Amino acid sequence: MLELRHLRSLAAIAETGKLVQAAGRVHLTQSALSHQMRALEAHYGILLFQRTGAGLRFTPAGQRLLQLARVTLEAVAGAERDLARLQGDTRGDLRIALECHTCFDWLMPVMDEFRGRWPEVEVDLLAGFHSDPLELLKGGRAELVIGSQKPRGRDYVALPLFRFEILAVLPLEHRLRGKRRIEAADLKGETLITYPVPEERIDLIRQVLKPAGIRLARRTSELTVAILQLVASRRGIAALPNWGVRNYVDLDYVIARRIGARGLWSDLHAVVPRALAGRPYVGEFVDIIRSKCAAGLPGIELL
Amino acid sequence: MLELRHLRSLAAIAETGKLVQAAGRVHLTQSALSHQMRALEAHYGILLFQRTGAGLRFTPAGQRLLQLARVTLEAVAGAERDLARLQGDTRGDLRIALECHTCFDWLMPVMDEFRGRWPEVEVDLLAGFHSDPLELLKGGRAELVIGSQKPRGRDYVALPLFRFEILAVLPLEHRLRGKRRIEAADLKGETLITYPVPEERIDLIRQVLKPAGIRLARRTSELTVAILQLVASRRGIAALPNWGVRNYVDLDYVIARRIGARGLWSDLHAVVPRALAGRPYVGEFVDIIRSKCAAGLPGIELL
DNA sequence: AGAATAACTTGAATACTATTCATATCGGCA
DNA sequence: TGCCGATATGAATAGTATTCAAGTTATTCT
Repeated sequence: MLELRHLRSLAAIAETGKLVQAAGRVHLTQSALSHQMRALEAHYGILLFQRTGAGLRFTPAGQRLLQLARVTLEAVAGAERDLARLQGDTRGDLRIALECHTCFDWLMPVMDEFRGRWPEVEVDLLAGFHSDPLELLKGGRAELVIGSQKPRGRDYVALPLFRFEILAVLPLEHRLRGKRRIEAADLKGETLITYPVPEERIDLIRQVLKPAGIRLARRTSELTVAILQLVASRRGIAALPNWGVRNYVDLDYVIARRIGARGLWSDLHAVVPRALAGRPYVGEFVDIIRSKCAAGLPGIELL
Repeated sequence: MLELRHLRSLAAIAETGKLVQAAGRVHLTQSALSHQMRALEAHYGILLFQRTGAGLRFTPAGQRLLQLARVTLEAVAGAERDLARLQGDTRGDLRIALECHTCFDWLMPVMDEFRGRWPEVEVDLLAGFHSDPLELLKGGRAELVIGSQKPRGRDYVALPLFRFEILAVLPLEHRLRGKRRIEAADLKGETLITYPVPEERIDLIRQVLKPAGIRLARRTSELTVAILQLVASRRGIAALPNWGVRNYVDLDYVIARRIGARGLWSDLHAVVPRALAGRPYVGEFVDIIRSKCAAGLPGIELL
């Protein structure tokens, strides 16, 4: 008999297109999902998917069940929010500080969605950048910090968001354009254009250049577009998240290359005071980030 | 984690108000439901019911989940209908014959609901009454017969509907008005007003009078109101289903009394050709009868 | 063409947890 | 006080969802 579990799986399969990835999202193995979907198909006596070499494609019947899954899971989520409200006071503030400049790109739609679901929560984005955003938490000036730093003590918890790849951004006719991978040594003599943050907060420097004993000239800018402009006009190179440069690469404005053999990756977390971590709206804020980013940002990997 | 099973239970509890009865509807024990609901309450950390000596009353949180249950289960049913349509042709005819005259009272709303859900199925009610409605099935002139007769062979299946009580209906000042129970012997000398059907199809005669060796004068009428009119004007007595007389009793038009110590009960079935029993719309027609009657007819018992 | 990769499928073993059974408890009523 | 009609509870059970370990199939790379 149909259960919500089936609908949750269905929705995950629709998002990822693949059983392996969907399995991760619903905390099951790929095999479990395969069994589950086959059982559904047997139950209704109808095929829900076309199995291709590259994942599953929904049949019309599958799409109909998927539609059910969407409306149903949304209804369930709505009811659970209401239960949380009935269960206790859910009002509160959520002042957000960003450690990574590029996160602006996806944060606005997340906040919009969140405000719709939790109108009684005051969400705010702290203006400006801060050398150590975790300090804002301790000082009680923010409730949530998005970044790759993990908090030290037991007073704060880091809720995992996603992992993204940082790419080297080069002007179109750059001497390194022929290489598929950029190594630290390749960059000798270049000027590095970054956001205005300390060296130790720049992954390329901390994880790649410093270990190789290479120091580059630096130039800073607050805005992602400005950095890209500087790169395009040959004032230097940059290292930016995959999703932040994709559009400009597609427009042939700059080129992007993987850094090192495996690529340079960074993990993003949402850090909140332990006392707030249990609040239902905090969990849901994180959920919204994860689902919106998984759907909208290419080449990321949910943690 | 919330599952549809919980919502199904919730809906059943709402309909019956009691765990024991709800348990029957979802094919579980009372204990299972108790555990299930306690688990839900623990999961959400909120009470869903006020437990009273006479069943469960929904708290606001319970009502919110119940509302979720209603919309969700309806959405699921809708999706499953669509799957049935995708799975195969669901068109067909459903010509209905009634063995019991009083069933008219509840059949119309059932048919309306059914037409809304299965517009591609042609439902019709066979006009007139038939001495042996099961013959209509065999002759291919009907697809579904509602009555208390069970079919003999393997070619037809009887889908259980509900059990109802047949009450003795007497005029207001009748000599038996003082008795709480009417026994066969009490009726000696009365005139029995019935629908125009053979003796062996009248439960009061077959199950009560005949075994006691009592024969009464008979008078017949096609319409329930007409029978009640005759009773009220002292032309005789009748035996009619609980729900058919309730209104008239409440209006002090006639009085109704239990027949025998345990009451006289009759079981209603929907009989269909075995070939049709698997059709999704047939099952749903039966479901609609059961749920609408359970909700609307007082004092019946689902089979 | 052959090997490697990246998917999904399958059947048996396992682990989990929902359900039952049997009994306790509660509240109202005579 | 005792009984009736309810629900609650704890331990045992049964049922079934999930995992594990191969097995298949299609596609891509060399």
